[in-house]
Amino acid sequence: MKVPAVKGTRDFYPPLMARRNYLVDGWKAAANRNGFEEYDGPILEYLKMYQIKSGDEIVDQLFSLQDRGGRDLAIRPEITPTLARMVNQQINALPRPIKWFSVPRLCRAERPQKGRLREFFQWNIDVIGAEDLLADAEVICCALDYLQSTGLTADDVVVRISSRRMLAEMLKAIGVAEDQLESLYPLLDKKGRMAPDAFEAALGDLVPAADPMNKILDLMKAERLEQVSEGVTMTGPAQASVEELSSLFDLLDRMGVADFCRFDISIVRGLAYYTGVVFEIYDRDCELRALGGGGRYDNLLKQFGGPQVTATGLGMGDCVLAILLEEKGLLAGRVPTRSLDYYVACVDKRYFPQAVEIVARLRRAGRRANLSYRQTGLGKQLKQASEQNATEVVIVGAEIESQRVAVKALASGEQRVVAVDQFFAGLQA
RNA sequence: GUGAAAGUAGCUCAGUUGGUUAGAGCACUGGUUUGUGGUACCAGGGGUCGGGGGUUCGAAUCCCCUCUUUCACCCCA
Repeated sequence: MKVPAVKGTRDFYPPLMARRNYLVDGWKAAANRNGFEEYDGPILEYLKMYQIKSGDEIVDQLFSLQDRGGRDLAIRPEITPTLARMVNQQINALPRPIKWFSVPRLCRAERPQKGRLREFFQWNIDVIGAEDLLADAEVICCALDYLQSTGLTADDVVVRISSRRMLAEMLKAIGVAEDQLESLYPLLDKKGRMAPDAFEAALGDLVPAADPMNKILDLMKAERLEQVSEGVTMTGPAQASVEELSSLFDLLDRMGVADFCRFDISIVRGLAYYTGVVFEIYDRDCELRALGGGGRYDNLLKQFGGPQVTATGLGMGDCVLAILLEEKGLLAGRVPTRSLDYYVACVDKRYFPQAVEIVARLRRAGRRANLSYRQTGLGKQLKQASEQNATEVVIVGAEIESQRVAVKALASGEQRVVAVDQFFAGLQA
C-alpha cells in the first residue's frame, strides 16, 4: 500500500536537502557574523502557550494533539513563545543584551499555496533587553547581511519600515481615542490589499466622524517620513516618535544599508503585540508574499509570566526565500553538490583488497573518498568518479604489486604513478 | 474554511468521436570499450493511466466520490 507524503510537507531528496542546507547554513553564518548565539527548544509545547499570545482562534491553525497523559500539546507554529519561556526562566542570569537566533522547523495547519507550506523552516533572530534603536537596526542589518550574502541586491529586495509607536501617537494626535487603536491596526495593515473605496468604507465603520477619518486617510497617504506630520497638530510624544523613526533611518544609513530601506506607513503588522519599530521584507517587484518581517515587542515576556523586558526580532521563512533566489538564478551554482577528494578505482578484482585499504586510509587522513562496490571496467569507474565530482582518481592496478598507484587529476586529465607511501606522505602537507 | 484548474514511467509530457498488447524525450541499468571519464551509438528495466465506485460489449478517455498537487480568497505568528 502506497502512502503519500502528508499534505503541505516536503521530502528532502539529496538535491533539495543540499538547497535546504545552503539556506540554513547561510542564515547561521550571518547570525554568527552579527554576534548572535544559537538556541533551540522542543518541537512540542503546551497548546495553551499559543493561546496566551494569539487567542483561541489559533487552535485550528496549528497541529495539536493529546498525549497519553491527557496533556493538550501543539507542534510549534512559531518559536517566539518558546524563546520568551526560555529567557524568562533564566532572565536574571543571562547577560544583556541577549542576542539569540534559531532555525526552527515549524508546522502550521493552513492550506498550502505559493510560498506557504504546512511544514517549513524559519530563521529567527532576537535582541532582548536592549531598548536602544541600535538593536532594531542590527536586526534589520543582520537580515540584509544574509540576503546580500546570497547575491541579492537593493534592486531585488526592500525592507519596508514603520513604527507602531509613531502610528499610535499620530492617530492620537489626529483625535482617535486610545481604546480604538487596537481595532484599527488590522484594518490599516490590510490597506494595501484592499480596494481604496472598500478600505474607506471599512474605516468609516470604525471611525464614523468625518474629521479623524479624513485625517487618517491623509496620514496613510504619506510616502515620506517628513510628510507624516503635515497638517497635524503635533503633540510632544508624536514629535518624539517621528524623530525616533528618523534616527533609525540615520542608523541604517550609517550601517550602509540605506538603499534597501524605505519608510512605509502601511506596514502595521496584524499582530497586537508589536510596540515600536515594525518592518517587512519584500521582493522589489512585489510579486511574492513577504520574505520576512519583525519588529519590537516590549510586552511579550511579561505576557509569559516574566518581567517587563524590551525585545526586538525578526522571522524569515525558507519557502518564499527559495522561490525568490530561484527566480533570480541565485541557487544554481551556489548550492553545493556532492563532491569527493578521491575516487579509488580498481582495475582487477585481484587488487580489490588493496583498493579497500587505500580508500580507508584516505578517509582516516580526513579525505572524502569513495570506491565502487562492484568490479566494473575502469572506464565505468572513471565515469562514476566524474559523476561524484571527484578531484582525483587513485587507480589501483598491476603497479600495486610494486607498491605504486596511478593518480589521475580529473579536471586536467594528467596522471602520474607514485609509490603508495609517498602518496600518503604527500597528504600531510 | 471557500472557489478554480490539474493528476498517464523517477521527471517533462503525447495519447484521435470510448476500440487490439498505453508511447516519446530526459533520467536509470547494461553493452559497444578486460587499464582511462564527460560525447556518440545499441539494448534493457520501469506503469493497477492517483485511488474507489458507476455507465458501457469495451474506459487513460464519460459520470460520481475521495486523495494529492497548483493557484486565488480567508488568515498570515
